[in-house]
Amino acid sequence: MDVSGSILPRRTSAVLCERCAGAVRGLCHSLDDLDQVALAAASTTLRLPARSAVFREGDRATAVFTLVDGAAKLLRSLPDGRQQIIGFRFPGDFIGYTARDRYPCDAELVSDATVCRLDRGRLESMSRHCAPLSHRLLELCAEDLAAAQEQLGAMAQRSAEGRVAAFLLTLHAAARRNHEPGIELALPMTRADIGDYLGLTIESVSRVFAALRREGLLREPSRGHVSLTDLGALEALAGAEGMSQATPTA
Amino acid sequence: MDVSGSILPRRTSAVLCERCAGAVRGLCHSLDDLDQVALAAASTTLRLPARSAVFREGDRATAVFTLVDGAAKLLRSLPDGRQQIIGFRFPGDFIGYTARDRYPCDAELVSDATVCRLDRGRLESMSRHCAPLSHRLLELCAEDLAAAQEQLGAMAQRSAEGRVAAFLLTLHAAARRNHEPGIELALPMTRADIGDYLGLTIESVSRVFAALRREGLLREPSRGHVSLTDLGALEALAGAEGMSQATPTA
DNA sequence: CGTATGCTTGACGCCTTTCAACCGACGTGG
DNA sequence: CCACGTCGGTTGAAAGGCGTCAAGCATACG
Repeated sequence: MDVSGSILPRRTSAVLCERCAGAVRGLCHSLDDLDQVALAAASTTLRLPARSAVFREGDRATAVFTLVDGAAKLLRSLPDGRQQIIGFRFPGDFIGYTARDRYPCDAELVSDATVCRLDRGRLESMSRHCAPLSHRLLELCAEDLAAAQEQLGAMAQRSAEGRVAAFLLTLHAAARRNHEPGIELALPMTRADIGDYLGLTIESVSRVFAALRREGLLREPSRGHVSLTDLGALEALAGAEGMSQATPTA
Repeated sequence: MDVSGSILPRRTSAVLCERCAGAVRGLCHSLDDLDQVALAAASTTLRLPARSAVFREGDRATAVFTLVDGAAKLLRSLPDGRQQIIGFRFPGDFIGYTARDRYPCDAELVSDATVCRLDRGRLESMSRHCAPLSHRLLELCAEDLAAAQEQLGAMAQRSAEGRVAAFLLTLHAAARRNHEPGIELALPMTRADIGDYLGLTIESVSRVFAALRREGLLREPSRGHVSLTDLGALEALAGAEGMSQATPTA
C-alpha cells in the first residue's frame, strides 16, 4: 500500500536540517534560513514498518522523501512476479525525486524506518527561485546516474564473489558516510533481495557468504548484521575480480 | 586525444534547431527565437572520424555535444586496460551534459560522425533564466538514469541471447526515433564493443549472432549492417527472462 | 603480398543455476 | 505447552551456459 501522505504525520520542528534535510547531503546549504523554515513547514516525519511501501511505481509523484533512518530498496516488479532491485538507499539518501509526474519504481522498506516527506511542488517552486538548490538537485540526479553506471560496469564483468564483495563495500561506504562507528554493519535485506540486486540466485548468494565467512573475510554475529574483517581482501575481490578478457586497446 | 574545440570548426547558420539542437529531442522548444540564435552563436559543428574521442573522462567539462550524425560509445577505462561501455548514443542524443566540472566518462565515436558543440557556460546561464530549459535538462538526466537502471536490470537477469536481443531492439528503437526507414539498421560497433557493453565475450556475442541468423531472426547483408526480420521473436527473447522491457509490440 | 583487425567456430572446463533436502527461528492455534 | 506451518537460510548433486583457449577465415591496408 501507498502511505505517502498519512500514517503518523508529525510536523517537524522549525529547523528542517537537523532531522531531515540535513541528512540530504547538504541539500539545505543552498537555502537561506527563511527558505529552510518554509521547506520545513511543508514536510512531515513518518515512522514506517519494514516491508511497507514509501511509494509505488506509477503513483503520482507528489512528494519526495529523505530516508532519515532505516533502509529501503528501489525496485521494479516484473510481470512474472519476480522483482528487479534497482538499488538500496540508506539514511541521508533522497528518494522519489524525479523529473516525471509519476514514480519510475517502487520504494519499499527493508527495515523499520523513519522518512521525511517533502511536498514536491514546494520543493520545485523553491528550486526555481534558488539556483544553488536546483543545481544541487541536478547534481543528486547525476550522482544517481553515475552510481547506476558504476553498478552497471561492476555487474557486467564480475563473478558472484566479486559482486557480493562490491555490494558489501558499498554498504560499508554508506555506513561510513553516516558516521556509524565500528566495523559491524546492518544487513537488513534478505538473501533474495541481494540476489535480485546482483543478478544471482539466493543459493549463490548464500554460498558466497559461506565462503567469505570460511575464509575469514567477514563474520555474521547475528542475523541482519555483518562485520567485514578484511576490507583489503574484499576490495581485491571486488576490483581485480572475475574474468580476465582484457580488451587490449587504449 | 581530446578534440573538443578544434578540428573543422564551422559556425552553424543562425537557426540552431535545424541542424543540431532540433535533434536534441525538443530541447529548443523551451527557448524563444532570440535565445535560439544566441545558443546557435555559441555552437560549432564538427566532423570527426571514427575512433576519435569527443571528450575524455577527467577533461574539464566545458562543452556539451549533440550527436548529429553517426554513433558514439560512452565508456570508462578500467585500470587493468579493460573498458566498461556505459552505453551507445545515436543521432539526436545529447552527450557530455553533467553537473560536475569534469566529464565522468569517455565519449568515443564508433563511426565517422558529425557533432554539434555547445558552450556549457552559455547553456547553463540560459538555463538559469529559462525554467523550461532547465527542467528539460533535468529530464534528460533523469532519462539517462532510467535507461541505466533499465540496463542494470536487463543485464542482471538475462541470458546472453536475451541481452543481445534487447540490445538489438534498443538499436531498432533508436533508428525509429530518427525516422530511419526500412528494417535494416547500421551496426557500426564491433563485437568487442557489444560484448563490453553487455558483459559478454566477443565469442559469445558472435555465437549469439550466428544463432539468431540461423533461426532467421536477423540477417547481416554486409558488415556493419543488420536487419531484424522477426521483431516479435526478438522481443520474446528479450522479455522472456527478466525485465519486461517497457515497450510492448509497436 | 604480408600484416592487422574483426569475426567465426570448435573443444573443454569452470561457475552459476537448478532441483532438492534440511535446519533454525518465529508465530499461531489447539 | 507443543504441534505445525512459514520464512529465511544453508548445503549437496547434477545440469548447463558461458568463458577460455585455440585455430582459421575474410577484409582492409600499407
